[in-house]
Amino acid sequence: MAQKTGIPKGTRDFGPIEMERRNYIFSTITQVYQRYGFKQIETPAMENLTTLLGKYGEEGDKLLFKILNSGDFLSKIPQPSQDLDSVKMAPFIAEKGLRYDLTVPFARFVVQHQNELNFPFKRFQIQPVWRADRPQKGRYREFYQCDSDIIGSTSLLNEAELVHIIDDVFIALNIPVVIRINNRKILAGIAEKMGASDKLIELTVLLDKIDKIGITKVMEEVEALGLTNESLTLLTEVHKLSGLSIVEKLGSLERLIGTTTEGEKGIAELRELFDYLQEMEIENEIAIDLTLARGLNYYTGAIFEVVSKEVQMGSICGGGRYDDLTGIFGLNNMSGVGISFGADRIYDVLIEMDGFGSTTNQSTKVLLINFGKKESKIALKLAEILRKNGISTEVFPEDAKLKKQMNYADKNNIPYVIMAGADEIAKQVYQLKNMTTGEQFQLNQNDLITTLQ
RNA sequence: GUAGUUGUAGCUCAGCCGGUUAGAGCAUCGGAUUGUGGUUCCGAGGGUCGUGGGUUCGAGUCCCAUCUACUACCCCA
Repeated sequence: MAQKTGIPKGTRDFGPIEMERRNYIFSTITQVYQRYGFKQIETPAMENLTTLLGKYGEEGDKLLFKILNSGDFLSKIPQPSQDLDSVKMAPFIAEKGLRYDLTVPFARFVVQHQNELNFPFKRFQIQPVWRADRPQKGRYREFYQCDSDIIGSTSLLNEAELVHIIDDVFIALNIPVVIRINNRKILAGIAEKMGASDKLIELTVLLDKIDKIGITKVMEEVEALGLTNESLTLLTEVHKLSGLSIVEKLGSLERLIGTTTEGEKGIAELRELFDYLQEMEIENEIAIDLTLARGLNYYTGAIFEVVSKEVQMGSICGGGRYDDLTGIFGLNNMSGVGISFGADRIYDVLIEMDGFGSTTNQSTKVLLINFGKKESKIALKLAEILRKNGISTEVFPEDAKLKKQMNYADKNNIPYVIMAGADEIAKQVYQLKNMTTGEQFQLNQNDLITTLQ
């Protein structure tokens, strides 16, 4: 009985045309990274769960793919297993998981290889990550991230460089974007001003929600959190800033939270970053977005997010600074900052924009027709010579009908076909057919090579 | 985790109020054309109508469950 084919939810196969397009994205990003001196690394698809758990918040832990232990994994579950639910049982039956992003494995890598690395260390990494999320538009369970990070330097020049890289990549890909920037210290300053530093995450979510659910509902939630009326006032003040320019925003923030220790630092950092950016030629739009709370779990300073101006899609690039990610693994004072391009979403954006142009899917230049055992040996020899001359060549493997062989060349966009049957062999010539014009010439070997080159 | 939409040939989709043998285009294969593709003509193969139950004399069509894909929320690249 034939098995039904299929692949797991949220995963995809990539055919030749898709791969050509994906490789175009990967190589564009790689070229930019290399131009800035980043060095490539790879890490395993799976990590120990202890490395992964607790780094992405409660929600993140749920979205981790866990790998069942090998062997008799059930024997390790403690005997009085009455009150063990799935969550509690998980650590006993799974000790490995698929990586959720590339940043945490990178932090692990840095700690583990700290003596071999030369700091500040600039690395890039292009690999798939997995999330047990519910798939929808632009959301997959297996997708590629293209990360670059600079670790071992607190300089804001790094932030500026990453913004420039983002700009370079999207210029190269011809995708107009908005680069949104925020700073977690500003968010912390707001919370500090409210006397609710411990509720930072809730506050940022609320700030983001004002547009979505309205001020009155947010007010209720503010009360539910046990915050004062002044807090709500501050929140609405901050929300009102959304229409202002960068300079105006910074000025207003100064008045609102400039007196808080964290807020002051955050504003200073943003000012310095924009100071650097002014010296650079950034073509895409840059905006301060105070509702940006990306990855609050380990980000401590700058936060980045990039969205397409033309296509409705989630963020296609994100990142930020993390002061102490390596601290969890025992290495302190190792601040890093990084960004990550979402290759699959960029692919989807380019498809919607019709931004791939005409992908020719042309790799083979010439197909040698197979006329039978004896003739194919001559074709093999010719193929060898052509390939040595840098001409990508295929020999049709079957002694099939000409119609079929020509059809194969046509469908694969192979521009030339060479026929060498009994007649040509006797005359020591080759029949070269141009598949676009339909013209045919009898050529000797040297002329053949020069024509094809 | 919550909600809505969806599923018919390899692909894109028709299929009326439930009615007897489920169709088309594209793709594939063969022929017209024994050494000449992309056009044309002729023909063929290909289906457990997502899966499992139920209602009915009768279900691709109606009901329930389940799975998949899509969409929104949450969260995110």
